[in-house]
Amino acid sequence: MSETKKAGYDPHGIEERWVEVWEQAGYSHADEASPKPPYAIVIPPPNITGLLHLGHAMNNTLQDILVRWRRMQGYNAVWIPGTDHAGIATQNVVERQLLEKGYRREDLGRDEFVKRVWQWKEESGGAIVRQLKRLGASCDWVRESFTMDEPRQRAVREAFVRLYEDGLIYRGERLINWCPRCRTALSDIEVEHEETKGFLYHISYPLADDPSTALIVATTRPETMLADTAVAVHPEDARYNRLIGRRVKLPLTARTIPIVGDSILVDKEFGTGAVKVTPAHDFNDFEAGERHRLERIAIFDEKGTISDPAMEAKIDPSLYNEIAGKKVAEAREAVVRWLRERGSLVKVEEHQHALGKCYRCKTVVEPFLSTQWFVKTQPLAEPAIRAVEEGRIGFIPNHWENTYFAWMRNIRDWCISRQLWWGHQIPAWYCVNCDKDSIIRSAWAAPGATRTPDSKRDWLIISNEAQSIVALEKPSACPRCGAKDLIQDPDVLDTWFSSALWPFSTMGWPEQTKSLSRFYPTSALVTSFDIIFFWVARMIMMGLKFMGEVPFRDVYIHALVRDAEGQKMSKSKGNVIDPMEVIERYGADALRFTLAALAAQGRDVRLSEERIEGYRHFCNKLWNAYQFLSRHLPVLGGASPTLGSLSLDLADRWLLSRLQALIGEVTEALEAYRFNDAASALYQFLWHEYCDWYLEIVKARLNSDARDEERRAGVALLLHGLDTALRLLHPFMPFITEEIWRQLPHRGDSLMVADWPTADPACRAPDAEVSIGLLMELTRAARDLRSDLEIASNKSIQLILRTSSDRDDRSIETILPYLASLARSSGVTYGQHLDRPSRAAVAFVEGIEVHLPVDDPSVIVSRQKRLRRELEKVEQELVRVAKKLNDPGFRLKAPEEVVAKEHDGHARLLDAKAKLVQHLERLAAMAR
RNA sequence: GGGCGAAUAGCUCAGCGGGAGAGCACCUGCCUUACAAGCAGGGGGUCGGAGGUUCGACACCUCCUUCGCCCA
Repeated sequence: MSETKKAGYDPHGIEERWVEVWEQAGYSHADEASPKPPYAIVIPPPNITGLLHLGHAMNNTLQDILVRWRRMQGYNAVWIPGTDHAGIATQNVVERQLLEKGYRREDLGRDEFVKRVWQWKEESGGAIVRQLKRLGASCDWVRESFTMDEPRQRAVREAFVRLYEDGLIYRGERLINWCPRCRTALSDIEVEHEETKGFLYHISYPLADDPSTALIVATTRPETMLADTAVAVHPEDARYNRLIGRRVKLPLTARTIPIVGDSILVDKEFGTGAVKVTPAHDFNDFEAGERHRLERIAIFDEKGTISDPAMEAKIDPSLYNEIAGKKVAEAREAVVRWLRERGSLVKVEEHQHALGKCYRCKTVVEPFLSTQWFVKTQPLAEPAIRAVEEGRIGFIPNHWENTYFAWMRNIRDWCISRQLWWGHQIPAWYCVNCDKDSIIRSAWAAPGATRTPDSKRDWLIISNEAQSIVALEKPSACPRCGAKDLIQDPDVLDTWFSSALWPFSTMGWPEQTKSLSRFYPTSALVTSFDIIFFWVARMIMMGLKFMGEVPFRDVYIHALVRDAEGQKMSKSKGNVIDPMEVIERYGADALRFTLAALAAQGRDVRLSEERIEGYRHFCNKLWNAYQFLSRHLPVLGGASPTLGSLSLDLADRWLLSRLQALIGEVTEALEAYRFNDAASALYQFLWHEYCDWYLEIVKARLNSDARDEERRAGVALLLHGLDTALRLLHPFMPFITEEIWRQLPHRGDSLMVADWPTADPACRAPDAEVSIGLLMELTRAARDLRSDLEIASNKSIQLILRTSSDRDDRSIETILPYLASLARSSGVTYGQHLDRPSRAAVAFVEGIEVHLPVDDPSVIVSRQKRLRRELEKVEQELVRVAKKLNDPGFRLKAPEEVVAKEHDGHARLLDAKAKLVQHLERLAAMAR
């Protein structure tokens, strides 16, 4: 090793190398046969179309910290990795690729398209897994799963069939959320509501039998009036209730519609108090329609355009010609114009309302009437609520339980069918013979229709009346008529349906595997709050249903990562920090440590590059401490002595004592998922206690003419301290810790599988902590004087310590050599009866006067300002403490130790004050 | 409209009944042979506002203001 200056720690190459070494060694593989206690985490499977973003980096860093820590603690720790097939997202990606070549998926047909998606998955879907490895994720890669691989397909079919047989899955005609761009149904929670500026249109609906009187309805969606089938008023609204039962003429159409009284739908205060009712295009209206048995008229098709409504709606033919095939916005414009021209538009006012948008593509969703598959959620939700209520599952932080409960207690049935090609096709078949009337092939597409599997042009609609044959495999014949011509339901399942099974499907369910009996329920789930409904709640429901046991014990909810300005990172804003770039620039260790240090913040963390840079400096600091140690390792003569064989002095015992504290702090912090506390305890210890103080103390020993055994103890303790800290730090910064650890004398193959330190109470040394505490204060005082007097730090100083007790003297005796070295003093004298030097700057530490003699009296006088400020502070404190002690309530009611502490403090302050006053007087005399 | 959360040093945030803290930034002095990606020293906050509980409140309660999110 050369003595020339080094460039510092460079993670490049080192980190990549360890990724490979670890994977080849298989340290992260967990064997079911192991007798160790299990610790299991399943990864929130990232979307195969995605690349690693900082959210993933945060999520997986925290999981890796937990898994590495537990593995070192001796658990049979398994972290099961995998990816998600992400129905809509993946289909979109491949469709876009096809479009570039001028194809649509319909041109290929379903089978061919799905084949292409698989191809794409094989070629491009692995990127995120490689990125996870680069981050250092110590997953059990042998167990890697994919939500659509063969074992997971089996699990999905099994779950579907069992839920169906238990009456928890049904097919039915309902109003669902439809994304006209993705052309599929969505579940309620896949719709994001966004406050939007719009207008409230007041439209006049004349009474059918008395056109001179009209009802004014207020609506935000005037175009849907063509599909109105009633007008509702509040039954207790004196303005209108006499009209209930009569009919109005629907403008622009040939229809008349009834006036109904509905206290649920109508808010008397809102708008005009009269509401148009469009059951086929609005959720509230749909329910009102059920209550009043209203007709449902649909005027949009699957693309969200006005389609073929003329017959049903009986609208004005020339209006129909104008709007047929038009999107909602254009249709609205036309309808409003027509209304205005005919004097039916009374008023338009600005209005804020929530608009539902597709969470994948942000297109405005339309409520559509169609036949879909649903999970009946209430029976599943009840035990899932109890599991959390009874503490069998705990959320951390706890307040997320509220969010969970709020949703679960008002849960609605889950629409699980999607009109996509990429996904788990629903295991339900229809008999072409029995249900020929219900299976419609049509050139016209209604919402819910899917392209037929065998034709590229026609749409397949399987109406609500068709009898589904639900089975694990395609039945050979219709159980009713024996016909062999069966077609499978063309829909696929919501991707979240397969994710809901993830904690046990990844372990081989429905087979009764060893993995399941060993690792289920898993120990912890680490995720962010935005998928509590999508994923966490559904896993709990499915886990309880199929395994009879919760899927995990702890749910740790971490924050979302935002940019330094608090903005959500998005490509369009251009504020995305790419974690791979960060890793390239600062190293994965620095990124991981940063994320851990920020993890405890509220709902979002603001990530700035400066912070990451700061922790890269920390890596460098650690590296340099190692450089120092390695240079002096020869002192040990190639052996690593046991602690018991060394003669330890005060500082050595202090380090050991601090180490015990650190072990406790880090371990307890991790147990409580307080990643930031663990990280800052490590940072504080390594940088400040280990490097700033202990290493400097040992340096003094090495440079002096200390005995060999003192040197040996120092280096051995440096080694022991670093070894222990590296173990504790490894879960956070796996790469640099492994790199250093393997170069130090060590036992075992890898730090990854080394033992987690346990605190030894016998190593606590309160006396050493007090003494080294005094050493630190005296050192600081001396350095402060030096700095104040502008004495260059390479110039040696004299120190005179005037003590006030034998105890002081004894304390100082033990730390004297260290003080001399740390304060760069060529001579320290101490004692109770020393004369005060005639010219010196003075500081006060615990009743000890620290004198720094100087020649130039002017600099001494300049200390006055500083000391006066100190006196001021002491006096303020004194007032505060005295007030407290004079308060009878305090003396009576406060705990004894608190009162004693204040008394003690009061005495110290008085002493400090007296010394300061006395000294200021002397200074004043000197200045004269 | 209902709910959740946040407001603490210039910035980002910990703390959450008895001493206001960290990192970064800032100022001063140092290339002191592990480290200038560093060392040493220093300045800086009536803890959003108003009430209340308490011997004691940055912390607990109520209300208000501002901001963020979720649900309807």
